[in-house]
Amino acid sequence: MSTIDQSLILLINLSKAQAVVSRRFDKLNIYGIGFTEFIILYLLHESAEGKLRRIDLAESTGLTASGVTRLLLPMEKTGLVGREADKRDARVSYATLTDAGKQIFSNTKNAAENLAAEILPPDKLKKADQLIGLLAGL
Amino acid sequence: MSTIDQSLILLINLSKAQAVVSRRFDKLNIYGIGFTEFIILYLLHESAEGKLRRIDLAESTGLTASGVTRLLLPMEKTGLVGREADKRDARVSYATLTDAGKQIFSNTKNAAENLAAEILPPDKLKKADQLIGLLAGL
DNA sequence: GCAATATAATTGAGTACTCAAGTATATGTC
DNA sequence: GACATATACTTGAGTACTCAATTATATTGC
Repeated sequence: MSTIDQSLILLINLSKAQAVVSRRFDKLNIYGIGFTEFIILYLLHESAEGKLRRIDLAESTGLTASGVTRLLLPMEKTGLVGREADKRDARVSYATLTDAGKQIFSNTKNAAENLAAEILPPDKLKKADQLIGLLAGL
Repeated sequence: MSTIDQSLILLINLSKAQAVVSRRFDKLNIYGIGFTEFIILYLLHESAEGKLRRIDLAESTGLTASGVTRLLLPMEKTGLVGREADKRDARVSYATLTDAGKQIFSNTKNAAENLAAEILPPDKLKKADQLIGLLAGL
């Protein structure tokens, strides 16, 4: 018998789940990137022009602007991500997906999907579309 | 149209959601504790004898043993948590919930529940018992 | 045009954790 | 009992982030 609300229990479980998932995804390191880097590559890959403003990456990942800056620096150094100014807004700096970045994303994608399927077997997702919607809405 | 599996998308969303939640729960700081500390107090409060082995706390929170040690140290210093040896196993050190800890948990609980309800309105949880199960199983 | 306010990105410093190594103890097998 | 292996916890060092402050630029309202 629990003494706190379901919402809170769910968020507590969420916190623990994320820690577990994060550790499991450390395996991506063999491809030279971590989970967060993989997410960045995915987001850039999915974007309309293979580029996104840093502030958009921050929003999509839940990181702060500062966190994105720090995450992108080594990725720029290793050539996975480029940088592009915006013609109309001097404040903006785009992160762009390089060919090397596409390659790494490609190489890594299957491993990431396999990991995800281990953690969340697809049959368990039948009724979890709500979960996706719920989490995506946060 | 996404180019990766649903499982992976869900885990990416999970990661972002946790970051957002974590930041929202920073508000608990006015009670002198953070979200993780709150979780510890909750787990101890729910335990049969108001005490848990550190390794159990690590398992339940998703932290490492080392993380638990570091988290509990300031909590012991402020008196929220005590420490107790095990009569039969000299390796074990229990974390115990002190009266001060109970008080803080009590004081904080409503705030935490309100925050959780803001983030996850209870009506959105109708079919979410599965979600809880899914996350708890990780 | 100007000032107030908002936005985007970066940097310095701090925080909350993990990993790896180490110590002490328990367990299982011979 | 001896030894190999496993378990629980702690500590040193490193990692991945956040917050706060700053700079530059854009937007809004007068």
